Amino acid sequence: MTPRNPRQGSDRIPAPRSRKPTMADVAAELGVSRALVSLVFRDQPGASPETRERVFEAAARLGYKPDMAARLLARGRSKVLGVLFTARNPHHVDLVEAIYPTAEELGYDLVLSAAVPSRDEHKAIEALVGHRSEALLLCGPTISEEDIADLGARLPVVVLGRHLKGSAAVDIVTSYDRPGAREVVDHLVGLGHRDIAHVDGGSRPGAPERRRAYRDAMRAHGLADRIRIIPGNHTEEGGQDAARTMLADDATLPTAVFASNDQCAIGLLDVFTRAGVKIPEQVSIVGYDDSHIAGLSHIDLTTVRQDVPRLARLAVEAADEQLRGAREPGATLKLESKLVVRGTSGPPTQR
Amino acid sequence: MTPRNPRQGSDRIPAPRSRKPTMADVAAELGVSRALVSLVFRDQPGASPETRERVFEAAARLGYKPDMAARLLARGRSKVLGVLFTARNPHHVDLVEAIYPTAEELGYDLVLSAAVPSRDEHKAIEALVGHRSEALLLCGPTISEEDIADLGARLPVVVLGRHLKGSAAVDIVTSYDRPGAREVVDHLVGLGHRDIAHVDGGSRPGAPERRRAYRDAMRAHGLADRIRIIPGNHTEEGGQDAARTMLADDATLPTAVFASNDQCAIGLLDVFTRAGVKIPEQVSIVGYDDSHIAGLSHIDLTTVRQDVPRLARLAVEAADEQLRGAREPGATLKLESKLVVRGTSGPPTQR
DNA sequence: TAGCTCTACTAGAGCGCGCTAGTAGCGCGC
DNA sequence: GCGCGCTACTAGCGCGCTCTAGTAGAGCTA
Repeated sequence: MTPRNPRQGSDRIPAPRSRKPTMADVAAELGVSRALVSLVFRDQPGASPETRERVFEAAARLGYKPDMAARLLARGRSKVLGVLFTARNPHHVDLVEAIYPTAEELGYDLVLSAAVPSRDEHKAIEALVGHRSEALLLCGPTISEEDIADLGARLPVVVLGRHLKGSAAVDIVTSYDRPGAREVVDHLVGLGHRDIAHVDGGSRPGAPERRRAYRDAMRAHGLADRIRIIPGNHTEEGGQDAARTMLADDATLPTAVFASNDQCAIGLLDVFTRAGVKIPEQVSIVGYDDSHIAGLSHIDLTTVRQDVPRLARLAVEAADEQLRGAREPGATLKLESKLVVRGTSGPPTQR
Repeated sequence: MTPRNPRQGSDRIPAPRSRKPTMADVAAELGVSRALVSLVFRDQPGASPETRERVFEAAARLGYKPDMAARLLARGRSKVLGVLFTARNPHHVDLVEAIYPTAEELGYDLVLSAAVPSRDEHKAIEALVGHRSEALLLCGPTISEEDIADLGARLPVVVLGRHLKGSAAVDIVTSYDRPGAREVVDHLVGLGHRDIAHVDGGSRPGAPERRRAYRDAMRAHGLADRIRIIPGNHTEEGGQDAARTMLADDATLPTAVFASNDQCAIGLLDVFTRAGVKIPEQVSIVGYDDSHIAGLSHIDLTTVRQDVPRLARLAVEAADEQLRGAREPGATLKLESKLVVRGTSGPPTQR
C-alpha cells in the first residue's frame, strides 16, 4: 500500500486559479510593510493620504480582498454576529432583512445559519459559533431553555420573539402579546363574533403567551365558556391540520379563528377555502406577525403586526451592549404590536 | 493623558465569559500535544481508540468547540461553500433548504449571505468571499454578466436559475424554460384560452428565456397575433404593477396571464382579486417556480415546478467537481421542469 | 543484536492578518 | 544643541489551528 504521493493531501485545492492575493502581495507590490497595508484597510490613522491612495490602487489591481478568517483570528473580536433563523418562516426572513442595516451601522458583519428540516437548530448554532460569531441572535429558537441558558453562559445571546421562564443570562427582544391578542379579540367581538377559537402554536416561541392572552381576552369579554383552543403549530401544516380537525369535528365551526402565527393562519385559509368555507363570511381568520406574505399577496390576512425594524434594531443593539460590557445580560425588551385589519376578518353571518 | 491600560484596546472583548477553550487547553488538560487533539478532531488515523475517547471526554468537559476561522486559515481548503440568495424570494429559500443536505454529504460547510434591499449582491458576495468560501453558489444573481465572469475567474462559481450569453468560466444549473413555458401555453390553449398575456421579469434571471419560450409557444399555436407582453419583475410589486396596468388599459383583459415567476403571479392575484376580478373564472393565472407558497397556501397557484432538490444537488456537485479540478468550469446543466395544475387556471368564461 | 515495520505520538512551521512597541525623520521652541 | 511631539512608517509576535517531518517504543524477523 504505497500512497501515490503523500505530499498532496487529498484535501488540497488542486489548481488554485492564481492563488488569492494576500496583504503581503500588496505590500510587496508597493515596497512597503504589511502593517501599513493593514492600517490602510482598517482605516486607522498613521498613513498619509497619498499612501492610502496607492495602497487601494495596488489592492484593486491585484484583486486583493481582506481575508475574514484571518482577520477574525487575529483580532480579539470578530465583529461577527451569528443569526439563526428558520428558512421557511417568512417572519424570520423579515427579521433577517431588518437586522442587516443596524448591524452594518454598528460595524458588525453577519453570518446566517438556517434551520431547515434536514438540519436542526443545534447544528445551525454550532456552525455560527464555529464561525466565530461573537454573539448570537436567535430568531424564535425552539431549542430548550436550558440549551439557551448554556449558550448564554458561553457568549452573548439575544433571543427574538420568545419568552423564557427562567433567568437565563440572555437578552430577550419581543413584542407584548397581550395587547395584540386583546386587540384581536376586541376586533372580532366588535364585529359580532362570540365563537372565537384559537389555534395555538404548542410550545413554539411566543405561542404560550398568545394562548394565555387569548384566554384572558375572552374572559374579559365574558366569553369564558366560548374559549376553544385547537392544538396547532407555527407552520402551514399546523394550520391545515387544525382546520381539518375543526371541519371533522361534530361541533359547528367557530365564526372566527385566531391563529398563533401567519403561517398557521395561511394553512387554515388553505383548507377552509378548499372545503368551500367562505372567508370571512363563514369564518374570519386572524394571524400573527404580519409577515410580508400576509399583506402583499391576495392572502390579505388580518393579523398582528410586530414592529420588525425596531425589534431588529433593539436586538442588534442589545448584542452590542452585551459585547461592550455596557450591562449584564438578562434584559427583556418588549415592543408594542398592533392589529392590522385586512380582508380575512368581517362580521359573522347568521346561520 | 495617561491611558488607563494600554493593553486593553477598546475593541477587545471586555469580559469574555471565561475565555473560549482552545485545542491547547484540551491538550494541556490531558498532558498531550495539540497535534494529537487535532488528529482526533479531524478523525485522522494516528491515535489510539482510548486516547480518542479521552480527548473527546476532556473536550466535552471543557466545552471546547473547534474554531472554524482558525481551521479555515490553517487548512489549504476551507470546505466552505458560499451561498447567495435573495431573502424575499421563496424559491431561493427553497433552494437554500435543498442545498444543505448535499453540502453536508460532500463535507462542505455553508455560509449564507442574503441580498436584501439595503444590501446589494455585490456586498453580499464580498462577504462570502471574505469568509473564505471556496466556491460560490449564486441563486438567480442579478449582477452583470461581466461581474459573474470576473468572479468565475477568481474562484469556482455555480449560477442557479440564470442563463448567460457569454462563456464565463462558471457552471450553470437551471431548468429548460422552453418545455415548461410550452406546457403552460398548451395547458391554457387546451382550456380554450387564446388571449394569453405574459408578464415578464425584465432582465431578471430566467426571464428572457421564459419570454422567448412564451412567444415561441404562442406562435406554435398560431396565436402570434395574440402575443402580449406586459413588462414586469420577479417581485410581488412587479405583478401588482402589471395587473394595474392591465386593468387601466382600454383593451379588454386577457383571459389568461402567464407570469414570469410565482411572486409576480401572486402580485397579479393580489390586485386582480382586490379589483373583483374572479380567478380563474375571468382570468387564469399561471406562475413559475412552484415555490412552497404556491402550493401550500390558499394561493393554490398553477405553476411550473422546477426540480429544486436536483437543482441543488447538481449545483453543489458542480462546485465540488470544480474544486476537485475534476473538470473545467463552464458546464451548463439543465433539468426538466413540469406544469403543476392548481386552482388559478381554468376554462375561460364567455363574455 | 541489529534492522525493520508499525503504531502512537510530538515539534514546529506557517495560514493571513491585527496590533503593540518601536524607529526614523522632521519641525519647533528655548 | 537638546528634548519634545508629531507623522509616517516597520518589526515581529501571536490568534487557533493543520500538516509535514520526525521520534520513541513495541513487536517482529533473521
